[in-house]
Amino acid sequence: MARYNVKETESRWQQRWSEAGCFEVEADPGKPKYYVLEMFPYPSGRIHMGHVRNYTLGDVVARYKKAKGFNVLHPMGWDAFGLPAENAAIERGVHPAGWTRENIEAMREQLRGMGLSYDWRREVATCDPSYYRHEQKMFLDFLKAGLAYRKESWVNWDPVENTVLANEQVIDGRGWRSGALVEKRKLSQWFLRITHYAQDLLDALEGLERWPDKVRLMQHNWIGRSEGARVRFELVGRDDVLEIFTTRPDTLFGASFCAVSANHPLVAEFAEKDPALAAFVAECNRSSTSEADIETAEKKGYLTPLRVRHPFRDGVTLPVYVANFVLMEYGTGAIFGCPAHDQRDLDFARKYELPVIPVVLPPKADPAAFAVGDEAYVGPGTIYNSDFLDGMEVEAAKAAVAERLTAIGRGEGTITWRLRDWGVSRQRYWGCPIPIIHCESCGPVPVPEDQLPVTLPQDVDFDSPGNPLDRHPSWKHTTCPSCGADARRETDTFDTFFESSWYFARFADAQAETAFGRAEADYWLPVDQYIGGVEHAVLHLLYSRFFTRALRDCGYLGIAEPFAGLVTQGMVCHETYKGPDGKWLYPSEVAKGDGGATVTVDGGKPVTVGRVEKMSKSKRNTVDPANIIDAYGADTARLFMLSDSPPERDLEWTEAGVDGAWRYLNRLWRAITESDIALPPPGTPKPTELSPAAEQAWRACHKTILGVADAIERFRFNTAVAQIRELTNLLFALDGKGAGEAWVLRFGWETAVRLLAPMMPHVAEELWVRLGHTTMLAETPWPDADPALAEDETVTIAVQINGKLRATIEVAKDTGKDALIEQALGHPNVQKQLDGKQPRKVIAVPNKIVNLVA
RNA sequence: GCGGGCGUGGCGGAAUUGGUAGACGCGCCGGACUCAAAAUCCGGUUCUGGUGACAGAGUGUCGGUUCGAGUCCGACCGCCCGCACCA
Repeated sequence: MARYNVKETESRWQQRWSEAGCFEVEADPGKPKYYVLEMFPYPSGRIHMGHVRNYTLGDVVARYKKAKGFNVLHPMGWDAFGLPAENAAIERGVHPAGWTRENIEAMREQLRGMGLSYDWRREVATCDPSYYRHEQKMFLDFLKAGLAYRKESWVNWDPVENTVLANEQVIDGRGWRSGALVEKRKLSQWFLRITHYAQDLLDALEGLERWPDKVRLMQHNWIGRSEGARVRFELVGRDDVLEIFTTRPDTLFGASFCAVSANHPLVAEFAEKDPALAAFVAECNRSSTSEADIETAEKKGYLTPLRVRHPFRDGVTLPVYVANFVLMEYGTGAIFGCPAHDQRDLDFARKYELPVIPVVLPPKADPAAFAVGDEAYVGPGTIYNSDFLDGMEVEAAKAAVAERLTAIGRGEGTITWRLRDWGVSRQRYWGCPIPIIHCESCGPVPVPEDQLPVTLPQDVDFDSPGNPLDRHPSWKHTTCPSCGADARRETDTFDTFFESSWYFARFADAQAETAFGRAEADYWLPVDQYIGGVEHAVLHLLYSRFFTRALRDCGYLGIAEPFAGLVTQGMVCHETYKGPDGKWLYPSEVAKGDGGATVTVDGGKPVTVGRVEKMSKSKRNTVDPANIIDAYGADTARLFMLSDSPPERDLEWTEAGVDGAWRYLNRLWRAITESDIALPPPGTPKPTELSPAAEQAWRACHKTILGVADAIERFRFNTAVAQIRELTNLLFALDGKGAGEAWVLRFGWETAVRLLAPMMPHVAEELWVRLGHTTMLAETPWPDADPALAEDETVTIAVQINGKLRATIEVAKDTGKDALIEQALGHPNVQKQLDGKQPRKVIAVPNKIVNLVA
């Protein structure tokens, strides 16, 4: 019998599925639907192991749900706008459009080689005007609905490249390519009013029951609702006020300073007259816009000549600092500092020698002795040193302050969100043009809908600094749709999160002339199971949730939540290797030498084996899926991806593990195709007599069918594989001689092959045919199981003495407490351990345990 | 810095969610087949002691709750992810 021919078999079945249109689906209100979606990839040129893992997980679910009778939508597309295409243009002189198109072609072929059950007719590429035209319309609708607006905000500016830099392109305060010191610059940009839905986005998290708790918690914290108060401090010697936001109005009597952001309007005024202040502001503006950098940077302040009056204490004034840790984007861009009860304020106060006045007394502390040292007290307690608040608990004091502030017109209680509106403007070429025209007299005017889409010009160059759209000789010149005067197109493009915020809806009706048909969207949405990396836990998922609400309110959709179920997969990792010269080596460049040591393939030089880390080009610890699929086939790669780790955890790719998967596939192949045991024809009724081994295997089949289904439903694919291996281990051991064994072998192999079909679809189809079937497994329902047969008749009960295992007893299922205790006490080892003594207490739990307390 | 997660044999992991820790696999050891090797097949494999039945220890560390803790609570240590212009 011929060996299993991977390449021929896999491509043949891929072709058959495609020709039969197995995975092409239409909305059918008469059938229950299931929408499986994996996060679509950026077309970087080649698929990587992260993709293989993600798409294998999705494919198992899609094929399984189809076998379970669902009308399964499983689409794939390309998140095709983004920076790497522009970088390729700059570094290699290729056009982003051509580069992207070629990458898509190459990656589509790779995905096809994995045998994924996509409805390819629904493929979309977001850089295609037939896709992005719809989001231009959406943006205009958002504008009408008041969900989009324009305001100034700060960006990282590279003065040499004349371009805005992403945080990741700023390395140690310098542009990654130019090396120039990066500055902050204020630009007028478009924003989407995600904060309009802040409360709803927060509240609705509770209803997302099939989302991981950790993702819901991360979103909860990201939205960051905080109740507090605005306080308007009168500025000494001026008519205006300084408005601050605080979450701790109860500590107002402990205030010893105010601090404002370097970009606060008040600061500009003083910086003009004070070169040192101007220098400090400039320094702040040179630092990163990233929150992580701001928070970890040394806290610095600059004392202004301004002072503010304390709202409750006549004659008391506080100094005003400019501080590098106060964000203009949060609250009012100004704070008051209470060093005794906030660590950052305390550090600041110690540095600038400001008073530290405790106003919250910890429970049971002595007011005369309590003092704050290097650690601020942030716990609960009773207010003191605080006039009318004295004796109140923290929460009551917060309310009392808000009330008093309102009464004297100096502030009020308020809610602030950490969540900021979503800035969608990007000063880049390779993105969706923002459909706006700027007119000197009319201001920003929407492009009329009949002139959509606004398409990107093809003839651009990346040779000189700045945004190619802005530099283009003619593209931006147009006339005002409103007054007809000469006008200028918006040259910014959308953030690429814009495209990914609604693609799941486009897939419901990918060929539609509109964004998508309402009936199609109503049928398919929401996505029943969404699968992708944890790195998207906050931004992409939150933006999509926002977008769905905004689309609902603009009449596109009837739902608020796009993803009913979510699984976030872990990363694919690999060992790292360094050669004698200290340079990183690819796994393909090293091998196990004679003594078991790791050496270079080329020359046998010693290799240092490093830690297991996320696969990355920089550490060269990547394995190209193309090589694996070429050598072992897609089924083996898929099986290994599923069997070694649960999806949400990191997966370590090992050559040995892949070999193991490969050996299993071949073992199964040989057992079915090369066996001497003649199996009865398909459909032969079960014989009445079964040998004990046959009976056991038969029952195991039923148990495994239920167990594997349960494991797949719960995303425990590794245990699903383990259960199938247990079953096949039983089958490998049958010699076919006992009564009914040949029949059980047929039943067992058919069961195993059907259970494996979602995971290793090609070899499963091929074995199904070898077992004498003419149907396709892709169209075959999930096997039926008899729950009664899956139940064991006896259970093993652990017998403990003082919590230590001393014996096990085998009893009939559901044996009562008294019988359990009697049997346990009768066990020789138990008697030996008890040594004639009576247990003081006996705990017996049927089907589980007996614990004797001696 | 803030937020989130993870930690179990030599390794990846399993454990019906408070009830026999180590399923399944990898690796290793022993055996069969072979002139030999590879492949394959069979057996063993948490650690310590014991020929053995068994006994002791054991789920990052320390403490707690419980008849019983990998699982619950508190403190700590280590590693990983996110932090708004990477996608």
